[in-house]
Amino acid sequence: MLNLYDTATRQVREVHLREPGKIGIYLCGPTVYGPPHLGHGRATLVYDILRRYLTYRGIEVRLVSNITDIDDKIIDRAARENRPWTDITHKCESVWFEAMGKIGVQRPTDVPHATEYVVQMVAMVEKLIGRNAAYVTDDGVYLDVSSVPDYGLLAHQSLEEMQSGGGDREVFGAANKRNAADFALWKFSKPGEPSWPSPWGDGRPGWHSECVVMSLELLGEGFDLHCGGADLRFPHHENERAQAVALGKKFAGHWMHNGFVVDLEGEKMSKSLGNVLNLLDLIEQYDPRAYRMLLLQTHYRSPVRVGQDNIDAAVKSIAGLDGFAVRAAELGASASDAEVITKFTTVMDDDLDTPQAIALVFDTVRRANTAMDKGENALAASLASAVFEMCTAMGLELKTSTDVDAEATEMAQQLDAARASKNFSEADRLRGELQSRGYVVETTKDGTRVRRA
RNA sequence: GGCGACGUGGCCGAAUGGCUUAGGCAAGGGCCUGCAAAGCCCUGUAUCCGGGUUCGAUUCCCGGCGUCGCCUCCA
Repeated sequence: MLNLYDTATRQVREVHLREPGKIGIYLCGPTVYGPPHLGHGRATLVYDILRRYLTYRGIEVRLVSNITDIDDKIIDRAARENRPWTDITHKCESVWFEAMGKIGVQRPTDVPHATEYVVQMVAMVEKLIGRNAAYVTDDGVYLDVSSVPDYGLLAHQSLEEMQSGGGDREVFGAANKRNAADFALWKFSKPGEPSWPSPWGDGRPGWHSECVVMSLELLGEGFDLHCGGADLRFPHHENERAQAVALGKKFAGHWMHNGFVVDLEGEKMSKSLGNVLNLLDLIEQYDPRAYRMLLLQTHYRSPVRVGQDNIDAAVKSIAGLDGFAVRAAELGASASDAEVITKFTTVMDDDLDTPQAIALVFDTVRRANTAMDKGENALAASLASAVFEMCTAMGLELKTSTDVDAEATEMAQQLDAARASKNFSEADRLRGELQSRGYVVETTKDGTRVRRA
């Protein structure tokens, strides 16, 4: 079964399923106030690969991924642009799912919105106050982190260590809080801001609360796996967990975090540094599969640099696979080579080792090509079938269709005829014409194969 | 100041106490081809520096240098 690195225990260990054959996964989704960037793309692609692989392995996956549609940044932008805040959230959400569709990320099983769970969040905050884990100040309600004994489990630092550090950082809202690490569960609204009623005053929920309420409600206590980018480890995930612990509830059984996207200088792409690259631009300029390929070639926990050179290499490697797919499609159906598939599941089960898996794909492609060259079609077919199976399991779709119009097909036939009659100047002319129309022309002894570049 | 990660061949990027030390992209040579393309075969200068443990370290330990992350909104 699947083994994954668990941030809480700092070791690769088996993902324990509450119910055999079923997994409940919670993935922290976007705050919808701007376009999706490369970091969002990485996270969604990594978990899309995980989801597809688990499904491939016969596990029923319920993937819950939220949309944070109420937040200070949304309110700020609405004020700045003088338009309704819901206008921004609706627009951004549709852009989000459109982009995800383009990079082949399947829609989550459930997409809960923070604004749909305000009543439940208020109820949770009431319970937390009742359990003496939260307190009201003049600007909101805060969780008292000192009431959570193992606070710092994900940060891997004790409360004291965290407080001793920080240098000259300014602690947000320090005047109102009992501990520097206390965080807002409920924020009182200022006039004109969106608000919901609560026993303590009108306001809006704090960011860390929605995921607790939604994950526990949709997936239940002690759900199997909680995912997100490494930047959410602390404070977001730590604080989600703190609330659940303070409520006396069992939270996620396993914590998975993906590494950062870094810029050309190796620095993390971050909104505050302003070095984020838009995911939409990448999709527009390159084969959308290129980003998935780049991520498959990098381990999910390692930082990944997205640059022109990287993406170009990925695009070319995909082109090679597409060429193989067209060639292999002529072989017909076959059962997949069992040895290859066993190797594949072994490396994937080991902390989702996609670099090994994709290397296996390329190795298998080479073996299949060799078999085809030798005319060993049965072997070639079973290897090719394994290639398709592995690619599908990782969400990498190969183009088996050649996308050739009737005219080009006819020109290919004329090309073959010209070659047969040794009219090579005419053959070269036809090939040049096809190439100038954007086709890849492969002349084989069995006839000319034409496909879209 | 506290905690942590990393430093691999032209580039990207895995893995590993020795055994043939991935894979992709790029480069050179060859086979195939009418010529190409595609495919296949072969090749090249790799494990930041200095100590230590060991029969043996790129891999483990210590020190150094360098890069990065978290401790604050962020996938």
